[in-house]
Amino acid sequence: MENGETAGDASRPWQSYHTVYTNAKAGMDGVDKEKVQRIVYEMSKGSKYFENEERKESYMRQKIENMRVQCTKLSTADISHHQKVADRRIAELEATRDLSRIWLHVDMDAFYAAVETLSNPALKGKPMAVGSMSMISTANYEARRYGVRAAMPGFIARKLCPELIFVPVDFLKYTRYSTLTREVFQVYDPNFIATSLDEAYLDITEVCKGRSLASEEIAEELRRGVYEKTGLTCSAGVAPNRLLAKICSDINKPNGQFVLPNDQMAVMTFISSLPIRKIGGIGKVTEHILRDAFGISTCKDMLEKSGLLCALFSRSSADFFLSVGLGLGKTDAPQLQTRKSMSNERTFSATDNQTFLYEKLAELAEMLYADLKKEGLCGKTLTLKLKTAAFEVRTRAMTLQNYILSSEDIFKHASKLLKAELPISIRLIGLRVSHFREEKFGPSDPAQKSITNFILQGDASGNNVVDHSCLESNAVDDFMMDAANYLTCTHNTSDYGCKYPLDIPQLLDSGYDNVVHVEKNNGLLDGEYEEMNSPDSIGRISESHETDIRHFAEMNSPPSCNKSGDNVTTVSNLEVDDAVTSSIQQEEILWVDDYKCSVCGIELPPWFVDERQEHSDFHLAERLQETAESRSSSTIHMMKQRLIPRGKLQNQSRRKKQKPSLDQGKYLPIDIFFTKSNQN
DNA sequence: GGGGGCCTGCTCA
DNA sequence: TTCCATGAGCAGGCCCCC
Repeated sequence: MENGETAGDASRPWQSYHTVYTNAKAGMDGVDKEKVQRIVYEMSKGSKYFENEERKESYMRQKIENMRVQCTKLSTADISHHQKVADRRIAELEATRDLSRIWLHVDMDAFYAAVETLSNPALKGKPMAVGSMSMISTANYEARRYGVRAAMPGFIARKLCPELIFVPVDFLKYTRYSTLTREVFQVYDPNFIATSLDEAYLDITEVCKGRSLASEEIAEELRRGVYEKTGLTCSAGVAPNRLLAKICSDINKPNGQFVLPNDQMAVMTFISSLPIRKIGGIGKVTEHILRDAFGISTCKDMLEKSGLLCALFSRSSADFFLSVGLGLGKTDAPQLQTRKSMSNERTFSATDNQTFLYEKLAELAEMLYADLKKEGLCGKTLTLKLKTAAFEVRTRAMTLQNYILSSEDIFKHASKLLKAELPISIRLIGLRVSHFREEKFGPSDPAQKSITNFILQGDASGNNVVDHSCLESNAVDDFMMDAANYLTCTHNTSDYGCKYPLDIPQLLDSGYDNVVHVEKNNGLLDGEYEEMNSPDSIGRISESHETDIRHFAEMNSPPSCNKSGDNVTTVSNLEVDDAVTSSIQQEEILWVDDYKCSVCGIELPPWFVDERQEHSDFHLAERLQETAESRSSSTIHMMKQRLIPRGKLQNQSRRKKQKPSLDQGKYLPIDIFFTKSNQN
């Protein structure tokens, strides 16, 4: 090992445990780093988290080793070639240097903690952290002297500083103060870029020119303005680009500022001795890789090892590293940032209780949908994130044919993704929606609805029209599934109304005359339930959607609806002969004790409505398959195909090979995320 | 066979 | 006993489709 710190010392194993103390924050200069590392190490040792961190560290070491091996494989000719490439690239990048703009980065000092101290002056001068025993959001400067910092678990912080005071997070309060600071920023740059509640970039070129003031004076005035308006201090950095301005704002923290002149020599001098970890975009892992594989620890080293960087990293990564070495950064006014995804995730005590997991999933689906609705967004890619009890993070995604426009849709698809992972013990579930539609939809856009809602509700005029645009490929399969579900549901009237547990009121408040309020099934009064499930009410659905389903049936053969006006549509309406139907009916699933499947014995509680439905479909498909095999009925075969959930078909044909799980100890990826793709 | 979409895993703030 | 939440981007690899 080139670096003793990385290698560690057998008698001081905490030296190689970098999890918490990865980068000194402002106000932590005098901290006894080794003592902090030892305490953190001892308190973490043996935990699942610790084991996972060790696994990650080991993976990182593997990557570093691979990079080293690749370095040694480079011939003299290779090195010479890549050095030429690097020199040319450096010249090209240098030509893009823009020293015409003046950027200011403003960063509030220990923002959350400072706001809390304003609210409660008794906290002044005492070590305090905003957060909880499980996690700290920020710590004031008194606490930082003990090594307490953001993203540190509270119980470790208390060990480091026993008199530490914990204050719970109050985002509303911080948002109010943030708004006040932004009113000040606005004066200097109406187009300032807020990167978080407590940080912003301002292009002060025009205001400096217009008022004939030096950037230093503007920075002082702005900081004074923020203090007068809020009573909070902030720090500022001024430089020719945003990358440098951000670094500068950290130099004289707290309540200070640093100005880097718009001069190439000044920039190069400033950047040359700067540790790479100070650069935004270079984190713990990149720092270790650059340092341990290439011996790069300062920005100057980036240029000195430019040939190696060009040889072993992709073009974009190498460009980034070389830009850093030159002190280049963004100087333009950025394009209007458009959100690309929206997500929600929750952590809880690790559990494999499936009821709990599905409940969590439903909550998340509701919350995420509410957020999407608030911003008028709808996307078609849904990603499920899971963190296992062993802290392994997995994501599973699916892109749908149609945009997601209801919480039930989110839940329905997320459930499929989750189901594929069960059984599993997890401590976090997250949901993300991405692939947004260009134009936003209104709070209640009836033009697009999920097919399930569509079947139940009809279109905005109260008519029931099959939207042909929604009936392509996969969507058709979805429709077939839902139609089949619908038919089997009505076949068993006691199940009807339980199919869509999460149908939400706003979708039903759009003036549809023929809507049956199935969403109430969870909190339904007995009388209401009976009325809802009465043949009359089912008849209303059957009649009102008869046209759609018949229309659909004409396009797709089975299934079709009974046109006779019978109140209860049965499976016999499918184009399957009576013998098959009766066979299926005989196999109808009973939930023993309202819990256990009578066919296979699997246990599914009554509130797993979709799961139960899918389970019934599975047995139905199974039966149909058996029948089809014995009778060689092409119609039945088609039905059988249709009744296999689309996700399963897709999984078979398209699913990527699964990497062995980390748990199994077989996970040994060798590629680094930004290395060249053609390396061997 | 190659382009490009899709998905996962990972990184960073 | 206890180790976050959220957003964004990218690389790599698989696979569909032209």
